[in-house]
Amino acid sequence: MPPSPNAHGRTRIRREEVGATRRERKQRTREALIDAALRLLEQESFSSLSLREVAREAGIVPTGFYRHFENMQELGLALVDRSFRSLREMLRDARATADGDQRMIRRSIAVLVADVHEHRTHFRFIARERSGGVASVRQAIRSQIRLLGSELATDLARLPVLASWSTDDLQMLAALLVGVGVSAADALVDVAPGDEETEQEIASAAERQLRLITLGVPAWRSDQGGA
Amino acid sequence: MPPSPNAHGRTRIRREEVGATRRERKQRTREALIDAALRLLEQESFSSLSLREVAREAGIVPTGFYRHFENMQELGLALVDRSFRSLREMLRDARATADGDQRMIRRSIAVLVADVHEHRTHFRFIARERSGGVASVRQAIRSQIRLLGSELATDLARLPVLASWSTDDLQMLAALLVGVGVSAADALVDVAPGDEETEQEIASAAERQLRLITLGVPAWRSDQGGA
DNA sequence: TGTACATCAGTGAACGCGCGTTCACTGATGTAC
DNA sequence: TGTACATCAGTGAACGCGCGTTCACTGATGTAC
Repeated sequence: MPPSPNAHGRTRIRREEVGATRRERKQRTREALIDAALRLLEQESFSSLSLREVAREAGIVPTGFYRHFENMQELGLALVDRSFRSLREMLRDARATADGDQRMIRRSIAVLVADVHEHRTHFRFIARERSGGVASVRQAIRSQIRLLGSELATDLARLPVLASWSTDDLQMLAALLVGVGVSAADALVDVAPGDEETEQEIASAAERQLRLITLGVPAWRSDQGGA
Repeated sequence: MPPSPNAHGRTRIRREEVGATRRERKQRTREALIDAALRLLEQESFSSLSLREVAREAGIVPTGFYRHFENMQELGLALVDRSFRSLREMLRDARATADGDQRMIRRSIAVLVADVHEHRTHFRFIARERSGGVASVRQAIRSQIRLLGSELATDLARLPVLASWSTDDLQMLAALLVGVGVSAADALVDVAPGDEETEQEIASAAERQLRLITLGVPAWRSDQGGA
């Protein structure tokens, strides 16, 4: 009889886990739960996702869930973390290594499109739950998006053409640009996988929108108002 | 003994309903279900809302629900209809009676802010479910928003400054403008009731964003690309 | 190195609960005459 | 107008189901000596 599986299937050890430390195994199960949740979230929303579903999809028993998260809400916050981790860095890099407005725009959109492509489940989750029904998850996502806006505003402040802009106006501009990105990601998430034509159209529309906005920048006067 | 309530409380008739026709009463119960759902949707998302909750909140027994909707999804589509009904008309009117870009912008934002104020529950529902977990509801909302964009594009086509724009570019512009409105509504829905300062800030930021975009319009060249 | 004990990730039975849906019903309203 | 019957909005009991959570447990891994 092989060493690990016992007669009642208790405390089973998956084949690939033999030899790993207890700590490593726990970490992998935690990631299995996160991945299971992301997979299930392609079909339903977080607030209708059950602890038992996630455990089942991850291959553990419902009560095992509690070894990793206190409740579903805590898992939700872990999903937000995981989903934003790579994007923020990539976007900052894209802006840092580009010079000139146009380059920055093209690079940022390219990074976004590529990241949606590679981490579609992350973006679907963010898109769905950004306005979703679980308050703490919604707030965590919005706080991350606000952070994207602040980082962008900081970088924008260094561009000569924006040197004279007030902080308030810079944040308004950053929010507008981030909004275009969010809308584009929203749309991309629903494109049928493999439909590269539609994907290209969305990317192109977003690029043109950003370009149109940059055309307005030189003409901007903060105090120019009404009629 | 009064005529309507019987010993077992069966087929009760609410006091205000005495004298109404059967058809009128049914219509009112249907509206009670819709209003009950909108009330409950301030606290949770549609996909986690149960038929029994809605019936309870509307003051009928769960099985009574089926006299009005086949299932929750059908109620969801009724909610989308109800929520968009007034806004589309008001926005079209606002644009028709305004002349000049700036007026149109101020009017449209004013209409949006006022409508969010008056029909907060509608907008909360739309904001939450636009990317929510119930596919048919999500699609219905997006189709309504796309319709807003098309109507706007049609009106924009009449402006002299946009006379030479391609259909594609007009739709890109309309989508951008609608996107700003959607973002603003998203933000407004979460403002604490009575916090008029924050509300004003959001309205002002949206106005400035729209103004910045219009500043880019005269400089736009469809074919102007890359670096 | 070997041994004895502690730790703890994962198990499985059990619980009470709210769910969607079925069914046969009631009695006020509507309609045909 | 009155009468006899049809309609149907709303009732309430009952069903099987998946849920979150509790509990005592097992046995592989970790650790102290």
